[in-house]
Amino acid sequence: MSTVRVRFAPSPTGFFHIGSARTALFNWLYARHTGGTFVLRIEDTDAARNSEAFLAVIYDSMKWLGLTWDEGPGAGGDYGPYRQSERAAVYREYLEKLKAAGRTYEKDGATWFRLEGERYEVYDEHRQKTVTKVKTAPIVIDDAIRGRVERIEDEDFVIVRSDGNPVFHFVNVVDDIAMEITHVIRGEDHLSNSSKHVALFQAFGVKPPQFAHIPLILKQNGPGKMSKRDQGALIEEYQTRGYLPEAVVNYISLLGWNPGGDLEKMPIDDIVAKFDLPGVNQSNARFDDKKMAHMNMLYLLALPPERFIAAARVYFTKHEVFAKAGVTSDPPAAYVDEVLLLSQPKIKGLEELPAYTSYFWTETYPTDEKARAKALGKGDPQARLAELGEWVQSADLATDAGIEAGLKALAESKGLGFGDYQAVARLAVTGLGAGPSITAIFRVLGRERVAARLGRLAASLG
RNA sequence: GUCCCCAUCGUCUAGCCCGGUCAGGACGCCUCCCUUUCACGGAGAGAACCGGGGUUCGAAUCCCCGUGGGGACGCCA
Repeated sequence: MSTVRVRFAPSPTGFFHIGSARTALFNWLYARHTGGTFVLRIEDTDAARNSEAFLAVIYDSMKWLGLTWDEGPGAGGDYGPYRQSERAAVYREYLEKLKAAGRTYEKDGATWFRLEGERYEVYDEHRQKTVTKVKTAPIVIDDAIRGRVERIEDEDFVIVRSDGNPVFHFVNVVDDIAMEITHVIRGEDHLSNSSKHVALFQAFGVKPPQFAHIPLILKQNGPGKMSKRDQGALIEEYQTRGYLPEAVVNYISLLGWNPGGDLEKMPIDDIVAKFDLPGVNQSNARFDDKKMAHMNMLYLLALPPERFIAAARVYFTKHEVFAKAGVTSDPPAAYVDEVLLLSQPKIKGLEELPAYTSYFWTETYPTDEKARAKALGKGDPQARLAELGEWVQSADLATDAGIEAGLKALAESKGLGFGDYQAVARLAVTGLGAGPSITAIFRVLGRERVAARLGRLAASLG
């Protein structure tokens, strides 16, 4: 029996972006769905462009997303080492096989892979030079998503650089053989590489793995595929912005794949259960940050209170929210928790939190001028402020229900409605036009601060 | 330029394989409802089968050609 072995093989030459994450995710999902093995292999054969910092980002982002690997750096496994820079011996061994089979030759100091067939010269317009081509039989790529793809591979290519380092095409195939990879799930941009790779598999006398070329993710604005330089492309960025990893995973799983029903938000176990290669689309998908944000909100809303608080606290620490609000020592934990809980059902993302809660931390919170104009623009705000100021001196602020009853009684006594007090009260105590229920704000802030703020606004109008 | 992949609302997509439903859902946008502001939620509107041929009683669905989009064409991966 052959159990599934898939690999994600990033190259640490740049940050980990949405496209990489989606490829990693699809491999991971397929491994989990089939009960197979997910291998992480680092393709660091380009010494000049690799960096340990990028490598750290890959590990960190994958862990954050929950894409744990069964074999690879830090996880061990029977097919290691899992960094190509440490596998020189393996490549030498396989290179000998190719040499013995007469499939290599030296040119310009490099080792080339020799295709079989009659050679001829032709002028290449794109490269603007004469190149040697080979009359070869078409190569068939058996693709789980696209079916049978036929391509002509008609030029020899370098497999070992003149500096002695083996090239991607070579090490990729060697390692897929050596690590007994059964399914190669990678982006469609590799489709034209796959004919080279199949030629190599054949030269080694090995049956190629099952390919699955997944559609690419296109950038949101403008033409072309998403690259690490595009806005919102980096996984790190979502981590920093306080996105929930499960939301990011759920959203990107929907890029190029769909679960079959109308349900889009689903726990990872359901995605694993439903995911399969034939269900992957053939056409490219455009990234949409609005839908991503919406998915994140759905997850945020559904979070148990203690998990929301934990996530928000991480965000606060990372962004030094209290320090930036001018608070010298952190407010009491219970108070912070209460404020966060008030905010959870109202915000769409954690990044809204600092602005949404600033007035809870300091007396120097900013004022939204539009909200100010609106709240002061109708009725008699000065009178309302005065009435509220008097009311708050003796009102029962213990519970939301009590405060609501008190405010309603006050309004009724003046022949007015709750709404006539709400806007001006909110402006006075928060500086904003939107936020949690005003009754909850009064309760959490407490009599002294509410009274002071009401008084301050009243004074500024006088 | 050559080769490869793809083509349903603005976007992600269901339907296509096994031709026959008002072409369904989601995001966004707009309207209304809920309401203490905002957000959530509820209801609704608007919005698509790229074009042309063919096959067929009948085509989003099968075939061909265009067009459009994407990718590849490195001693990068």
